[in-house]
Amino acid sequence: MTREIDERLTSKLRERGQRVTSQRVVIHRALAVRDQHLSAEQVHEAVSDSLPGTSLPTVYATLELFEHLGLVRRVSIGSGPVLFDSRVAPHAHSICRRCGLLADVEEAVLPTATMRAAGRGGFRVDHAQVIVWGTCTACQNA
Amino acid sequence: MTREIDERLTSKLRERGQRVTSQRVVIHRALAVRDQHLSAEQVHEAVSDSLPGTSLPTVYATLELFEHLGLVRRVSIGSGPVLFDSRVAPHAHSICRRCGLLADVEEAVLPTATMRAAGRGGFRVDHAQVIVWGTCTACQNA
DNA sequence: ATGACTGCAAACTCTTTGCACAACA
DNA sequence: TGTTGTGCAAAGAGTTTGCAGTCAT
Repeated sequence: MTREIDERLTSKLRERGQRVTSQRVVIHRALAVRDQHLSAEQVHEAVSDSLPGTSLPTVYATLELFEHLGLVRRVSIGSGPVLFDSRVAPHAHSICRRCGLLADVEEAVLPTATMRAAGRGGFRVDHAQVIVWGTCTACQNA
Repeated sequence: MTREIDERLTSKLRERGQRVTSQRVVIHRALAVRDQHLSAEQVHEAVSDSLPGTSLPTVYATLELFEHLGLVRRVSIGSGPVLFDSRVAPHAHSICRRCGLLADVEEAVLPTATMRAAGRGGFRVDHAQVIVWGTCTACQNA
């Protein structure tokens, strides 16, 4: 249920002395339910059903906050809007150059060798992002 | 010298029946000489020394063309302008969350497991991009 | 000569900012 | 009640587009 989802957000916010507003709750639910890669605009639309009047700047501010709270990750695909991914566990993405389809790569593993190499250079790694570019199945048959 | 660099561009353009313009040559040289991660704006500045009057839209169009020719790769870091990398051989990048420093990760290897996993799903991979997020050495000491 | 390419200006998309009002704690 | 958070409007950054003129072939 949404009860557990709300709990998670509420406790994270309280920990940091930040307020639990209806906008934050609704945006968090929208992300959790969809479990997809959404642009700020798409989050805004999704949220407007349950809480009309929510503004786009608030969506942006909230998504940035959620990123700091570790609830979403930013995925930048180099053109068009940044996408927000509520699946925060490490996983890779594939992007089709033809149609732009972004998909999760299942059973993908972390680039540990690269992370170690960066660490050896004195860099403290907190996240690794892998994007695989190419052509999706549908576009190969077209 | 720049002779070989120009050769490479010229042949690639001729192959595809595209014209060899002074703008394209100069932009290609600027990228090759610097061998860094440059924004379109930075390329524009660099080029303005040797070929004043070159326009920003032309820089954008040329960088896009070069991407198709396999001469540069786009690196999107999620905020600020897209960067163009003339080092096209596979390598990973590290980005500092604090200062934004983007650096090459030397001795990095390809995420072959991920590429295979994507391939198993029917996706035809042509490039894998690895970005490691964290804190650079300088920012750790600050 | 002719069509690809360029420069200019303007438009466009995405995101952030400033400020007055609202509402959580 | 005191801030933190929100909505609105506007500005800002980065990139793309339309079109007239230029230049490589």
